[in-house]
Amino acid sequence: MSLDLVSANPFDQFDLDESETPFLPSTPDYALEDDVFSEIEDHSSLGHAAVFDAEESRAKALTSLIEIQEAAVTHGIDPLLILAGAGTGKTKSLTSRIGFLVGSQRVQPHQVLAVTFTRKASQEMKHRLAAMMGPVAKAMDVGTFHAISARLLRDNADRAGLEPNFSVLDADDQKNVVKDCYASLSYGEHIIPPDSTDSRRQVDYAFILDCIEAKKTGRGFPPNFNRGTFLTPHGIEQMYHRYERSKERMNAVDYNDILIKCRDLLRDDEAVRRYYQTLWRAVLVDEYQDTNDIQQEWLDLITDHGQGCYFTCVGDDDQSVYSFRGANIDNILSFADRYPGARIIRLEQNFRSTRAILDAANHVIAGNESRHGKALFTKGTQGSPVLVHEFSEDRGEVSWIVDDIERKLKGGMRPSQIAIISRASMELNGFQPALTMRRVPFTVTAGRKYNQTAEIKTLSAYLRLMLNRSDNAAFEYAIDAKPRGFGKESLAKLSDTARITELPMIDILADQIRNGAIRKAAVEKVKAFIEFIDEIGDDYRLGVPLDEVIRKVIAECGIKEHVQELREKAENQSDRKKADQFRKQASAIEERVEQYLFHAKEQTNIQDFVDSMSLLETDSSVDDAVWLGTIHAAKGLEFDYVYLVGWEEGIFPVVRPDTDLEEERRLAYVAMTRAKLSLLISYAKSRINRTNDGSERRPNVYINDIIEANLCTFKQFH
DNA sequence: TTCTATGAAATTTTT
DNA sequence: TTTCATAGAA
Repeated sequence: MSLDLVSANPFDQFDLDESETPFLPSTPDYALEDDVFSEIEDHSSLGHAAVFDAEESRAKALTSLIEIQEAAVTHGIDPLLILAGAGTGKTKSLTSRIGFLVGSQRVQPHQVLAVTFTRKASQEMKHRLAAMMGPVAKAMDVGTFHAISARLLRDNADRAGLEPNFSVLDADDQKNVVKDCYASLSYGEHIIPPDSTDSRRQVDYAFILDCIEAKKTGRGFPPNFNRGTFLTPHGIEQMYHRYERSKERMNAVDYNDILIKCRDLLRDDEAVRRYYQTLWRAVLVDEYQDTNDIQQEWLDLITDHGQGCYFTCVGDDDQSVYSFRGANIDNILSFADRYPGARIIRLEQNFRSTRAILDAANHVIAGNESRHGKALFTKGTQGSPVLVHEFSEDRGEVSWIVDDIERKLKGGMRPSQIAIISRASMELNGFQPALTMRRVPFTVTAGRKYNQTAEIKTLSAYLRLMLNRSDNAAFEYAIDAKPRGFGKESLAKLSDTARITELPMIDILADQIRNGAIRKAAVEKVKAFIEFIDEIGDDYRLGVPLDEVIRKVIAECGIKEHVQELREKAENQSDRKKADQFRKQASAIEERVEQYLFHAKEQTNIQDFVDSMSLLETDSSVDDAVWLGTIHAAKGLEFDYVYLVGWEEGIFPVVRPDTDLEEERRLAYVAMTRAKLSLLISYAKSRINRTNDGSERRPNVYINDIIEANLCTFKQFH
C-alpha cells in the first residue's frame, strides 16, 4: 500500500484559509521542496509505484519491541510521557513511535516534528528513521530545538523583527561582545576599580555573560555577582542593556535569543502559530527532562497545549543534569498536571547493564525525593560486583587504573570498550600523559573541545560578514585573522564609534579610508580586506558555488600562509619530535579545511551551513580508543568497562553555594548506568593541584551509600 | 601601534 | 593543554 499524500488527512478541517496567511508562499513548503519528498509525490500521483510502503513501515516499527514499549509506541492521541530509564530503549521507542504513526497513516511524513537537544542526537535519530523507513524519513523535521527555531525565525524573519540574514553568535562571539561592552563602561558609576588585594585578578567576562543570561531567562543574578567583574549592580544592568543593543545593531542573535524570539513569535503571531500547529501533527521530544521554561512554552505553543497533535515526550527525570543551563526538572515532574488526560508509561527493563551495576545505581538514585520513581531491572546476569577503590593520592589512582586498562587490553579487550569518566574535566588531566606514555590510544571529550578551531572560525567569520555586514563580531574576528596593521587599539576605537553611530563597523572603516583617517601602515591591507568582502559578496549573489567562494576565502585569509609557515618550521626544526608535531598541526588544519569544504558542497542552504558550522563538533576522534570525558559528555553513551574517578566529597558533589544535591546525585546515577559489564569507582585521599587545608579527603555520599547497602566490593590501595 | 615571543595562570557542566 | 598578559622589537 502506498501512502497517499494528498487526501486522508484527518486534520483537513484544521487547514488554514490561505488568505489569512500572507507568508504561506515562502514558508510552508520546505518539506515539499525536498528532493525525496517531491519524488514520492510524483510517484503517488501516478497512482501505483509504492516508494514508501506504509504497511511495511508499520510492521517494522513494531518488531522486536517488548510489551511495554509497544504500548508506548502504539499509544493514541492523548499526550504521552515515556519515562525511560537509562538503557531501556528510549531512542528506539521514539523512532518506532514515529514509524508507527506514519506507517498507520495517522500522520504524514512531513507532519512529523522530532526535537532533540544535541546535534548528535538528531543525527542519530535521522539515521534510525532512514534505516526504518527509507528515504521518506527525509521529509520529516528532525533537529535540535535551536536548529528548528532558527529555521522558523529565518522563514518568518520579518514577522519576528529580524533581517532574514541574521547571524548566530557562538560562545566566543558572545564573550567578545561582552568584552566590547565592558570596555565602553566608565569607572565610578558602573565599575569599582579593583583594590590592591585583587588587582591581579582579571575581569571574568564569562561570568558577566552568565549574569546577563540569568537576567534574560528570569533566573535573577547569581548571588555574588561582583566577584571577578568589578561591576556595581547598576553596572550589570548597564551591561545587559548594552549587550542586547549590540546584538540588535549587529542583526545577530545568541543561543538564548533563538529560543526566546521563536517563542515570542509563536505566542504573538497567531497566523504563524496556527500554521505550524497545522503543519506538525506529531510532535516528539527527546530528553524532555532537559527542557527549560522557554522550550516548554515553545512546545505548548507548537502543540496547542498538547491537545492538537500526537504529542510524545521521552525522558528520564533521574537523568536531568542541565539545570545550570536552565533546564527545569518540574517540566517532566508535573507533566500529568500540565496535560490533563496525559498517559505516563514507564520503561524500566534495562538492556544494558548487569544486575550488580543496576542494583547499585538504583540504590543511589533512590536517595532523591523529587522524582517519578522508577527501579531498573534486568533479565540478564548478576555480573561481577561493583568495585570501590580507595587510593592515598591521585597519582596512585591514575597509575593503578592505567595499569588495569593495560591488563584489559592485553587480555583482548578493545580500547573503545573502556571509559574513564569524571565529574569535571580537571580530574582527567592526570590520565592523559600516563596513557600516552603507555601508548594507549584515547580520546578526550571535554570542555573546550566543542569550540571551533581557529581556521574554521575564521572561514565562518568571513562568510558571516559576507552575508550580514552588520555582524561586528564576525568583522572583528575576520580582520584579526592575519596581520593587517590594524590591531587592538584601532579596533577598540572603531568599536566605540560603532556604538555611538550604530553603523556596521565595516562601513565605518570604509568611510574612514575614504576620508584618509586611517594610519598609513594599515591603509592598503585594510582596504584590500573590505574590497575582498565586497567581492565575495558579489560572487555569491551572482551564483558562484559556495565552495568556490570558500576556496577564495582560504586563499585570502591567511590559512595557507599559516600552514606554509608550520611546514617551514618543521623543516628547520632539528628536534624530530617537534618537527613531527608541526607537520601534524599543518595537516590537521588542512584536513579540517577540507572537511569544511566538503560540508559546504553538501549544503544547499548557506544560512543553515554557516549556522551549523558554528556548532559543529570537531570530530577528530580516533576509531578505537579509550574514552575520557565528563559525566555530562558521557550521557547517552555506554561502555563495557567504566572507571568513575574522583568520587571524593568536595570534588563530586561539587562544592558551590548553589549546588543542587539532587542533581549531583542524578549525575552519579547517570555515570554509573554508563557501564555494561564492569564498574569501578575510585577516590583519592589527597589530590595535588587542589587547594585545601591538607586534611584527608573522604569518599562521597554515594560511595558510602552503596558500601552500607553492601552493593560493592571495597578495597584500599596505598 | 602592532606584532611576536615568552612565561604565567587557570580550569564545572554546554546548546 | 590552552588561554592570557606583558614586554620588547619593528
